Amino acid sequence: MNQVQEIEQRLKEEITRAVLESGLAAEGECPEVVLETPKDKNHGDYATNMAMQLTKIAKKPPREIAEAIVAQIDQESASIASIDIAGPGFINFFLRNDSITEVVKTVLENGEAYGRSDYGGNHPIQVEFVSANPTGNLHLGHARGAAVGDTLCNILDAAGYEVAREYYINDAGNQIDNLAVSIEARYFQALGYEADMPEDGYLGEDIRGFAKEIAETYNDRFVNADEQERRSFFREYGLKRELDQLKVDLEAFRVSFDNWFSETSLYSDGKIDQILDVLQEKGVTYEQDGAVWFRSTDYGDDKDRVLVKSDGSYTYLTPDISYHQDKFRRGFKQLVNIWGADHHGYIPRMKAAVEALGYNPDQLDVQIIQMVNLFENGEKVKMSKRTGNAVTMRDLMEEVGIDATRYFFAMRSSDTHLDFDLDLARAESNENPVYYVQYAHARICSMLRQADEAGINVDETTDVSLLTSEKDVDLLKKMGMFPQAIADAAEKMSPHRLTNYVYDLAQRLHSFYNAEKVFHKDNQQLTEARVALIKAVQLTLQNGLKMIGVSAPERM
RNA sequence: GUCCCAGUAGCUCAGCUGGAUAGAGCAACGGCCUUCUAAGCCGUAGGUCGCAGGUUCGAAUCCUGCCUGGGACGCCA
Repeated sequence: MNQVQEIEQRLKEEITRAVLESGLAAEGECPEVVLETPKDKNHGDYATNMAMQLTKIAKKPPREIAEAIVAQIDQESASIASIDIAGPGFINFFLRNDSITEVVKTVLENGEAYGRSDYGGNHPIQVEFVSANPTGNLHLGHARGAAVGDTLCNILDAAGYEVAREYYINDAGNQIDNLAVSIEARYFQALGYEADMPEDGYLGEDIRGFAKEIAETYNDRFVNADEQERRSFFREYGLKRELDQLKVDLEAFRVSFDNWFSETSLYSDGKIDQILDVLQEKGVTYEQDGAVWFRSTDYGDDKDRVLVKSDGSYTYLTPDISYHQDKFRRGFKQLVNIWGADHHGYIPRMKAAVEALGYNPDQLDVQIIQMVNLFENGEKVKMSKRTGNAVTMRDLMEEVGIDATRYFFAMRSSDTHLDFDLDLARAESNENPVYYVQYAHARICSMLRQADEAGINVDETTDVSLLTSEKDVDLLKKMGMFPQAIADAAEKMSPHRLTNYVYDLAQRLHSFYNAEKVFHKDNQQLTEARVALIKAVQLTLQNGLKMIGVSAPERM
């Protein structure tokens, strides 16, 4: 438990005790204490609505109840400086300054670990994200999914979960056959033969490139080869090259996975037949029209779903059910899937499958990533200027840089459509929120270098009792919330809360910078306290930016 | 037709397990560099929180209905 949580805990206990002591409510009647941090500073560091909640039980007006509670509060034991009653019956608490400055020590003590907590209790959680078909470049939606997924994983990790990142490789369905046939057509074309691309073949440059490589390396060796043998080669070749490319791109985007899980392995390990047996034994399947169906409507789905088509092949759902069974069998109690918006209709059937397998559907959490629209000069951009094809993740990285791309994708709630403003992301100016946060960090580093040159050393034992100005306190309070902000972001699966936090902290730093001096020639004690303060802020910003996948530059 | 997401300042969005006067950024307007990085700060202006009911001490937040925009509704993946 961190500093802030301890204070809140003590305060809550104290309020509960005061309520019981004053006889306003009996044990068990007393509602749980709701502590909020008021927006308005005049309303204290914390406020509770306890008096209003008790009106019905105590049968007295809220302000009268509030007075009775306050009379019983032991200010000393709860680090309280003063208490007000305000508005309809809010009780406002003002903390003692020493309990606020304490956070500097905590941050300096914890360093890179500041922000981490045991909120997640070390529970194993698996996050599957991106999982784009290995048939071409990653596009905008994938990039958003990658940024959100990776940041979420970092947040969950910091919040005390044991996180595993996984990429599900769809290397078994029609789309891979299609990949093989597309390469085949390009291969023939590369050798000067007439060949039509399949109807929904992949038209990307990458495919053309692979075909050319094959043509150069193997010449016409596959022209007269057995079709099956030829396609099997192209298939494997294409798959390997596509996967390599995905890994390179994602790595460049600062995203890595603990496990790349192959759909094909489910077939070869016999896990798909196994899952069909399991579902059959549970009596949730039936045959109709020559197909095998999953009675998902029993579990709240709109309609039943086909598992085995009448031609004997599986639908996409079947291996996916098997895959999720496998995840649970590997020991994960909680699964998170990050899917594109076009898959949202798929959620009920997947949850139904999870439930049919005997798990709680709440153990599967599906986060939907909404569409991304690019804007430039106020107009929607669809095509890459360079290639004329749809804009890829690589285009974005080259165009606006990794820091800005990661930040922009992480900064919005993922379930809303995102308008990505290229001009803004590219701007090296105050308009750009990424630079704003990074600048705060660089500014601090500049001052820390000066402190270093002046021989000013600070650590967790530095006396920080002089940090009493309004701007000092604003920074201190915000910094103290960092572990809780991360835990909240983890609980709500909302990475954008972290970008908001970091932005807000940067804002307070800039405001502090313009209002207060760090270095005071005639006041060594204050100088040291301020250096300790900005050092703590620097660490907090650095930790936050790292989780978002954005660099924390020391100079700008 | 059914379901999901969204509708908050001119624009892009926070806030949504109910709380005090609804917040930021951009754009607009006005100030601040002989002083630790002006990629910064301070201030002004800007709102029937899509509409209508309901729940209650209190609703942007919860419930119902409707309107608008996007998406999903395959023996595709």
